[in-house]
Amino acid sequence: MTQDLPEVTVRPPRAQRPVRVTITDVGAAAGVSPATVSRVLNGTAKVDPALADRVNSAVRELGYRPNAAAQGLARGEWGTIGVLVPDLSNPYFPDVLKGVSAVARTHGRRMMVMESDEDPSAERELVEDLMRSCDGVLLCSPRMDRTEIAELTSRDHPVVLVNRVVPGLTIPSISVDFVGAMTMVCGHLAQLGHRKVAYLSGPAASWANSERVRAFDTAKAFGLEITVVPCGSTSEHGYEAIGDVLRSEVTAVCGYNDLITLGALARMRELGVRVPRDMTMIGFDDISLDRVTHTNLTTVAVPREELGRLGGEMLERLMTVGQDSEPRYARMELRVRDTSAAPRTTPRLNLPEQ
Amino acid sequence: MTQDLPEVTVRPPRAQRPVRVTITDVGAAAGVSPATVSRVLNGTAKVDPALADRVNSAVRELGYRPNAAAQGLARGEWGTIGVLVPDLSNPYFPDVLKGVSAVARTHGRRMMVMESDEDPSAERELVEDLMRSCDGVLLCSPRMDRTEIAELTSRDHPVVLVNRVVPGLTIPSISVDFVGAMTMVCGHLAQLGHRKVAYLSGPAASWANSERVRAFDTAKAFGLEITVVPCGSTSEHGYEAIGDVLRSEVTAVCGYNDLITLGALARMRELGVRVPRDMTMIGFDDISLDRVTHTNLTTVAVPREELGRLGGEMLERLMTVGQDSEPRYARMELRVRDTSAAPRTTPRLNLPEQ
DNA sequence: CACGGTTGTGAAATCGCTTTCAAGAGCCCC
DNA sequence: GGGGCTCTTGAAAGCGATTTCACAACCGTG
Repeated sequence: MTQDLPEVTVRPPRAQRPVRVTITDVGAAAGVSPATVSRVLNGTAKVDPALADRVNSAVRELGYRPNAAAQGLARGEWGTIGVLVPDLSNPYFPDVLKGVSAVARTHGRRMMVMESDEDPSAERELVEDLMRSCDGVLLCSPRMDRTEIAELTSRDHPVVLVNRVVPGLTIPSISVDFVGAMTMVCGHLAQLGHRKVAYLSGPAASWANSERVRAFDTAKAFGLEITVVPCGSTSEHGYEAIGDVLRSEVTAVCGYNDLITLGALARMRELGVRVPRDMTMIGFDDISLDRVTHTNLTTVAVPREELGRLGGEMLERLMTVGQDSEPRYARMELRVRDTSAAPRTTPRLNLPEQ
Repeated sequence: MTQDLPEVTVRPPRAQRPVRVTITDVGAAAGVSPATVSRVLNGTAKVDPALADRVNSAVRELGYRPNAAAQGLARGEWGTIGVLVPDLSNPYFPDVLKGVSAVARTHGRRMMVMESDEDPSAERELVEDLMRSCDGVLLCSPRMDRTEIAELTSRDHPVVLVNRVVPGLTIPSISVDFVGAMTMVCGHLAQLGHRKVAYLSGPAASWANSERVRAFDTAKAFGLEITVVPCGSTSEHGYEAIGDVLRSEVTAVCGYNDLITLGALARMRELGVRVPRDMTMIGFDDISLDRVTHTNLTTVAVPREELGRLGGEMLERLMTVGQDSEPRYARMELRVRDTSAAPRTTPRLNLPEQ
């Protein structure tokens, strides 16, 4: 096979540019024009089966792989979608990425990922960079402000927001109904008989947090009295913030996310507060560390991977069809497990756990 | 400013292709040739400051952003590096990605991410795809076999292996010294007085696992007797696998990773086995869930983000300088915490925990 | 047998940018 | 004042694909 293609065996001294096999080389080897090679490879037009065979074997022979940049330029699209996330070490986002990645692959696209490191001012430039190298962009939980989002989405470049709805603007977005979910949580607590509840709040700039808080208006109807305690987003934050709460009268705590709640839980265990006997604890996200953490946390399941999938599909529609501006919501589920129970009627004691 | 640029105000009806501002448009607006615009934007040659100003304002005016594909094509490089990971939902890899992303950004490159879903046969095609759209490729814990790796790295395209060394081949790679780390673990156990130890083994195809196992030869010198128990990679695997171990005489268990160990730990708690009193448990990776899990696991810290950083830098060197084939190792650290202790001399009892 | 209609193929234009090359302007120095 | 420099700028040639367009060759039909 190799002997009738002497070019292959001659390996020229590694030049500055790596030796690249182009579509013209393939054409020459197969005795056809580059146009025909393109047609065979993309199946865009009928070609004589005999020619096609020659082309295919030349491709294999030479190890030809089309240059993605050239294709992108000629086709006017890159075959790539971009995703911006605030923080890769937050387990939330890789799960979303996983969903996006799966969708991208089924549509034959590659996935570019950028991380803003939770810095709203960095986001702008990163999105610009994504826009000039991707057919569409997915913005996950963008921290930037309303006006910047409005500005970025007004360019005619497909953009989908994940996990953030900008009120007043109809931007294609996919998110979860946090208000509804938190209302479910409140309903659950009310039903168990809780009255005084603390909420360990998330980052101030977070839309997801303000949505959760919004639900508390409705919660008043359930007869709940909810104290919002500034907290943060990590388990450390929960660990620190819970101290003050314990001195109050609350019988249930819900956290902005599971990490916070688990951090708080760890602290409470240290202090000898029993869960759920002394205190009901509810998380948010369901980051499924149950088996690992030994605590079956009652929490709200955010379908992270599905969020990525839905976002990816919405973006795909936007890129091909062109119209899809209706915000959508992924469904959530309250997972009642071992950390929520009816409040005790007798006052709480600080007993050591064992 | 706009009045002397009438072209801008004329907004043609949105065509099929989005209206793109090209370098020629900018040139026209600034009254210079596209070549000059390019020179201004890239700083590749001296241009008259007055011209440069005109160009810069035209760029701002028109909202020009260079087309990445065209740049890539003209320059012969994409400004992109690719990373292949087996599984995004494994907390290990996002951390590596974080390191890679940071390096990429400092070198002005974008990061493409692909996930193989732990499927060795999918990896091949994904890497091919990465190679034709990235300047360099980072293979994280590739599951494919030796020969395939050899084949892929023999093309003259920069590739760096992360977390896998292929014996007999000198491929640029960055990994951690698993043998050394596991030897440390064994030393720790021996020092505490343990004799019989079980190792919950990782996936069969995993190089990282076989490295860990290799350390056990050395461990014999410490007087340790180590049983290798087939297990897996998730906490569920650990949870399932630990049953048999408990029926044996071992006084310490170390797992292929933290997840396994924590899964096993959860099961042991359910069965009333106390840690570390009845059993010493040691993990691997230090996925820092301590606060969350309420267990301060003794474990080996794998510097995941640094691994990504070092890998990225090695790749960068490979792409620019061209020579860097020496495998390197990142340092690891044994973190002795609350789950390891001297074995009890009296036989273990299966008491309920509380 | 001539003729319109289909079909498959190649030449060439195109995508948007970089970069070489050549030309013109301005400068210094003899 | 003219020859030789340097220095800045524009024209044009790539980069490697796709895609339009035109042209043969071939088909069946009247």
